[in-house]
Formats: sequence, C-alpha cells, structure tokens
Amino acid sequence: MAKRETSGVETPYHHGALREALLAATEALLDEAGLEKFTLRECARRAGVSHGAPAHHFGDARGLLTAFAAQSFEQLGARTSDYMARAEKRPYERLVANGLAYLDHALGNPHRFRLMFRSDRLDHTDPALGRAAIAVYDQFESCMRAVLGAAGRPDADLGPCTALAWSLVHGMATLMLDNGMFACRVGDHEAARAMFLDLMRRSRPLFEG
Amino acid sequence: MAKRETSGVETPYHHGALREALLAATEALLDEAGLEKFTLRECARRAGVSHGAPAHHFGDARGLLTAFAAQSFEQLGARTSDYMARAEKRPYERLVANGLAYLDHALGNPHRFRLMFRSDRLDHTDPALGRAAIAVYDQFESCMRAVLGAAGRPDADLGPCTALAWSLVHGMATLMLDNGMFACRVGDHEAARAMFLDLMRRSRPLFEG
DNA sequence: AGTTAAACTAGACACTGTCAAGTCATCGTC
DNA sequence: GACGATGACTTGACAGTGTCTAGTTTAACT
Repeated sequence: MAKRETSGVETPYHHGALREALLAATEALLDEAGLEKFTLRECARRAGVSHGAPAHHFGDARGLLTAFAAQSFEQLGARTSDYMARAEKRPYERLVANGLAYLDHALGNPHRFRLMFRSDRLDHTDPALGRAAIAVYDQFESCMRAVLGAAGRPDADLGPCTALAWSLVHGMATLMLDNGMFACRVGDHEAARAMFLDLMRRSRPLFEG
Repeated sequence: MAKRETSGVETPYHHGALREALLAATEALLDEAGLEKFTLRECARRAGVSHGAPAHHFGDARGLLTAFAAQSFEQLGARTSDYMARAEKRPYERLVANGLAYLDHALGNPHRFRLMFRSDRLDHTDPALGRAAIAVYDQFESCMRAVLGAAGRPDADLGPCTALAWSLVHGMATLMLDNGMFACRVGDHEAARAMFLDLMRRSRPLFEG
C-alpha cells in the first residue's frame, strides 16, 4: 500500500491541508532566496508531497503565485486598515497612515511585495486577486476623497491627486527595494519612514491647497 | 572540417561580432516575450551559435542581462540629455524634461526598463552597469541642484527633493507598466505624459517654494 | 613555421515545468 | 455494507533549461 513518507514517518496519502502548506512553503522559499530561485518542485518537496500534487490545487506555478499574491494584498489591506484606525482622525493624517502602511508592507516583506507587481507572473483574471487588489485601491481612493472633500477641492482633482500620492509611495517602496543608489542615500527602514513622513508633510499643500 | 551553418550557408567558426549579436538577440527576445520567457539557449540560437558560445563573452545569463541593462542606462542617459537640451533653459523646465525622458524611456521600452530594476537578475558589481547608472543619477542630481540653487533653497533640501522627484517619476513609470488599475485610470502613453506634466506643474512649489 | 590563446562546438548532467497514467482514499448513493 | 464516482495524490516521461567540461578550429603572436 503506497503511503507518503516524510522523515521515515508514514503520512497519509491525503494531505488534508495541502493548499495552505504550499502557500506556507511559498513564503518560506521566497523569503530565503527570492522569486527568481522559486520552483514549484522545491515548493512541493517542502510541503512533503510529490511534484504533481500542487497541480490539483493551483493548476501551475502561476496559479500558486497568484494565490500567494492575493494573500499579500489582503495582508496589505489589513495593515492599511490598522494604521488608519490608529491614526489621528483628520483626513490627511489617515492618508499618511495609509501610505506608511504601504511602505512598511513593502520594506517588511520585500519578496511578497515584488511579486504583487509582477504582471508577467500573475493571473490577473483571478477573482480573488482582483478583489484583494481592488479593496486596497478603494480604501486608498476613499481616503483621498475625504482629504479633498475636507479641503473643498473639485472632483477633477481626484485623478491627479491619487496618481501623485500612489506614485510617490510606490516609487519610494520600489526604489528602496531595488535601487542601491536610492536606498543608500535614504538609509534603513526607519530612515525611509522618516523620509516618507517628511515628503508627505512637504506635499500637504498639493492636496489641501 | 567543422563549420557553423545557418540556413545552409557556411559561416566561419569565429563569429567576429558575437557579443553585439547576442545583445541584439536579447533585445528581440525581450520585446517579443518579456524577461520571464528569456533563455540563454534561445538567445544563442537567434545569434546562430551553440549554447556554450555566450559563456566566453558574458559568463552566464546574468552577465548578458547585466551588459544589456548597462546599455539601457546609457540609452536613458542619452534621452535625458537630449530632452534637457531641447527644453526651455530654466532649471525647473529642465528637471521636468529629465523626468519626461525617464517616463518615455520606460513606456517606450517596457522590458528594457523592467530589467534595469531587477536587482535579482543583475550583477551590481559590474563596472559598466555602475558607471551608466551613476551617470544618469548624477545628471538628475545636478539638475535638481540647479533648481534648488536658483530658488535659494538650503543644501539640506537636496535629499528630500531628489527622493520626491525620483519616487514620483519612477512610481508612475512602474505603475503604468505593471498595475492595470493605475494604467487604466491614466490611459495611454500620451495621457501618462500629460498626467506627469500636470503633476510636475502642481508640485513646482515644493521645489521652488 | 610553431606556439599559444581565443572562440567556438558538442555532450553530459541535474534540474525544471507540464502532462498523462495509475493508485489510493473519500464521498455519495443504493 | 457494497459499489461507483470523484478527489487527491504518486510516478514516470518528455522537452527544455543552465552550467560545466572536453575537444576542435581559428586568430594572434613570436
């Protein structure tokens, strides 16, 4: 009778929680060596199953990474909600908190964050990924609406102002992670936070006029 | 006598310009299918040589992609010089031109641009890559110094102002390329240019106070 | 002309992703 | 409880990859 064996201990043929185990293995492998070294076979080995097993849950590597990216957007959304809830109640302070959560998410989980924007490795038709990403965006846009509303700014300013704020924080996050010249001029994670807060302070008049 | 053959025509054993042929094949393959589908073997096939030949010139795939990225930074530098030379002579107009060149480079050559920031696939100890990247940065920083100098701003503003401007343009470029929600709200390349010019107009007081 | 080094070719090896056939366990129905 | 269907795996095959090594050919140098 064929039974899976890991470390000499028989394990049941049906894993029972293989989907979660594969996602956990994905996180461990990304943290260890980054996306470029990630392989589905190694992921299956870490989860203690054969190389064909993941196909039942995710289809292929793209499906697994897409599910992992959806989780990452959910974690980002949880973090932005948390930071905004703990910020001062004025709209601009909540916008700053939203951005700081984004920056902390990126700098705290660099490989997760990088994957989230790998349009070539993700399945953008995946409903869970779409929902999670849209939820994060909607929260950010609502936050910006509150800022502009409180300042009496016209609706036409929403597009440029969201583009400005998102570009600023996303640019800062990606340059901190992937550009040595930028990162060494800013410093460590704490220095990046301080720089971001400073830039948002300087930029305040652009949103509140 | 062993001779390489391409399309039934004998070619000499020594290619003569294999380095350039491999870089050209790299560009073609990246433009066709992106970095994820790029393989060194296919690149060698396109250049008409065996799979071992690139090793003599580049060592491995990382070496080839690093040389290609160095070329990309050189092209970016040429474009920023060109745009700045053709801009109005006032410092802020030259800064805007510098950023617009950056944005046009990214949106016009998405796969090249993406590779330039793939810290996991490039050799950052490579002198040619370092020189090319530093040259682009130095030009941008000189430009920013001129803006701040003309406005009578203190030296301490250089760090935050370069971080702000670079984050804004880099964030916009990367979100246009890899985030569908951002890109569909902005529109096409021309709309992105217009948006960027608008954001730089709005941001002007942060640099010239 | 002879020697050395550069510039390749060709093959081997281990690993990968994907697919298909087969096996085992669970679930639903009778 | 038996049976069939389906889910959840294992196993193997295949084509492709990157890297390394041995060997061959040509260019450069003396």
